[in-house]
Amino acid sequence: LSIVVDNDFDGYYPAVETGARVTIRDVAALAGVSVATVSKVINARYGVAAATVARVQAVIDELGYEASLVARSLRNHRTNVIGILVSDIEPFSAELLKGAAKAIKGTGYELVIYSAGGMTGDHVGWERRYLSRLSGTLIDGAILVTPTVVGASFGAPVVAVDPHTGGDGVPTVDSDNLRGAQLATEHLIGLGHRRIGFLAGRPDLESARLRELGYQRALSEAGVDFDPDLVRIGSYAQVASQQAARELLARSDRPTAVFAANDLSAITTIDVALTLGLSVPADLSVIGFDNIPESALITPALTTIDQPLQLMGQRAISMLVELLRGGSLALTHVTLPTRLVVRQSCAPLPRVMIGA
Amino acid sequence: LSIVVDNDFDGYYPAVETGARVTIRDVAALAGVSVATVSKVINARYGVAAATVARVQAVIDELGYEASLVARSLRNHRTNVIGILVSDIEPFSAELLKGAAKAIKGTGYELVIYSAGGMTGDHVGWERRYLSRLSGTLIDGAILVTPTVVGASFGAPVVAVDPHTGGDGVPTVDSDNLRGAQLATEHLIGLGHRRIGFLAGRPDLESARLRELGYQRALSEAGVDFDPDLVRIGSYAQVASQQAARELLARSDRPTAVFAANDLSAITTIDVALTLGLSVPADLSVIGFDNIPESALITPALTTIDQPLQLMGQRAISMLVELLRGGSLALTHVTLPTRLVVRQSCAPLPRVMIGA
DNA sequence: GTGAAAGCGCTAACAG
DNA sequence: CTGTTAGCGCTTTCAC
Repeated sequence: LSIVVDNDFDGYYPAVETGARVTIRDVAALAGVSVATVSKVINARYGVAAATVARVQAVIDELGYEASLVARSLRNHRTNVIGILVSDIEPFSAELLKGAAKAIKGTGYELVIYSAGGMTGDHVGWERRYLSRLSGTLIDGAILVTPTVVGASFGAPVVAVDPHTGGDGVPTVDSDNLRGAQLATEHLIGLGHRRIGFLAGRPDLESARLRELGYQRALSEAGVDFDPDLVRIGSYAQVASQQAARELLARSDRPTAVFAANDLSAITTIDVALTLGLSVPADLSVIGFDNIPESALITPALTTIDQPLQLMGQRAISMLVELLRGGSLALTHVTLPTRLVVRQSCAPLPRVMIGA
Repeated sequence: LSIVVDNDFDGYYPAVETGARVTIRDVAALAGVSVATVSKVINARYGVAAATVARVQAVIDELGYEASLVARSLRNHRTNVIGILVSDIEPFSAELLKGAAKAIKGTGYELVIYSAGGMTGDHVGWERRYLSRLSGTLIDGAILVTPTVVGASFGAPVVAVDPHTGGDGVPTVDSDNLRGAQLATEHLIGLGHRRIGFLAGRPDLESARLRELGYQRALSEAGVDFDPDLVRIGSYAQVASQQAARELLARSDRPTAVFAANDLSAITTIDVALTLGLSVPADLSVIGFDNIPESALITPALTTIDQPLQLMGQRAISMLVELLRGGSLALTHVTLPTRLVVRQSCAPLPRVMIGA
């Protein structure tokens, strides 16, 4: 069985062919020593003869042996790996991951991302279950992305990003959702819009609550009456948003603008508008929230509120690393600023319609 | 740099966790049964009295117990988790991950992504080492993203995405790099360009080799002489590309267009061009390869070759799942089509310069 | 129906 | 210097 290997290798990879994993015992047997000795060699412990080290190392190289992370972490309590638990990998979490990966370099930690595969809808508290399965073994600490339940004690250092609740006692990273939502709504108001629909997020998320609050506050500060009929729940998700957007746009007195609580639902809203024969932004202005890369890819490019997602991932990592090093956090709740990103999906309300 | 902070915390965060992991023994003790019985309850084995099941289950719920994935996978050989091994999480791999996450739904498998944290530059064959550490335990099979060494036998089912070599014997997913590179080069030629620079990828990657070949082939088919002086190695990376782009653009007889082997180096090229006072696309046309979301975000938006990254991730998952189910693959090498995406970074060569 | 015991791959005492 | 032993958390015979 031939294996193509890079340059400086001129031998064969033997023994692995059957598919059996090479274990420390295989190495020990072939080197004619005990497993303990092999372990010492692997971990560079003192008290092994140079000749023995060389012989064992030769066998290790020959077999391409690498200690099982799992077995090792069952024994040791420390693994030097940080876990990031996400319910799914979509644009939002993917951006966080990019930032986290950037921040982890040079820390000596490695990254394991565990995705529940989107199968979290039915079970609240998925992050607790997954953390239970991993912590203590495999990971030294974890970052929880949009966890629904943030308990105080998880048995391992934990940092939450954009959690459900305010995050009682758990170090948290989020962005200024309230201000961002105000910015979005003010932008629409500034363009002359008065009938502004709101596609709300998942009611159980703190971020969703704050975005709705920001919407209402901006309305009231501008002296615009809040009309509960203009609010629908999109749950940050595509399917729910589709239905909600349809309800909002099908009515005769439809809003002239919609603030969608995240980019995904904003994009869906634009889709629905087009389906209904409405032109965006001529007939309907749409603004989102998140500024995921995809928001710039659609036509018209989405005007939205930027959340510094990569930075949030970076900050979460540095907080967790600090915790793992036994330090204490100067700040247990970091809120990063949001800002308006103007693109093409919002237009001024035509004068003839103002006050109509 | 204004960071909004909400510091309502006035104590220390405990560095050492008090809440130790709850193990199967804690459950057993509290329920007054043996660990074996608890195990049977967890795994829904027959031979446990209904009353006992209820009592144990109550304790499990109360304690929030969840079996350690690590301990379990050390015992069982099957874990129902698929691993994706990436050297780093950047736009390219992030897109693949999105596709993989999409495809994994409904398969019953969960996803673990292992990132080497970019610390792979020094060690060739990182994927072999990481696979060794994980396979057999923790994961049932793996997807290797741009592995440098693709051995025939890894001890676990493996699918490679965009590997170094053609991938001897290992099921592989990639895209049509040759055709894509031809499309890119032909596009520039069609715009009137003749002096077309090429910022090559990592020389050890098959994809890079094919893209260079496509570039040369398109040139030759159009009757344009190939000038080795117009080729620099960007290694798909930012730092290397910066240097290479500078060399290419600083010369007096600089190319009027550059085909960069991936979007990252194309974006870097545009940066360098701007630094040198060149306007893109007026003074220099730039085309990339990959179509990562970021390519549409820059100004000018990047004209590029689309690689269906998410789809590649999906296909890799479905191939691996098929393998894990004991099936055999209809195709062991899937090549997905590439296509030209025209945006703003390429312009026709001004007539006055043609033939200059 | 239930529990004692062995062992997955590994490391850390402790003997020899 | 090296090997023997115990045990991390869990599952699985196999007695009772």
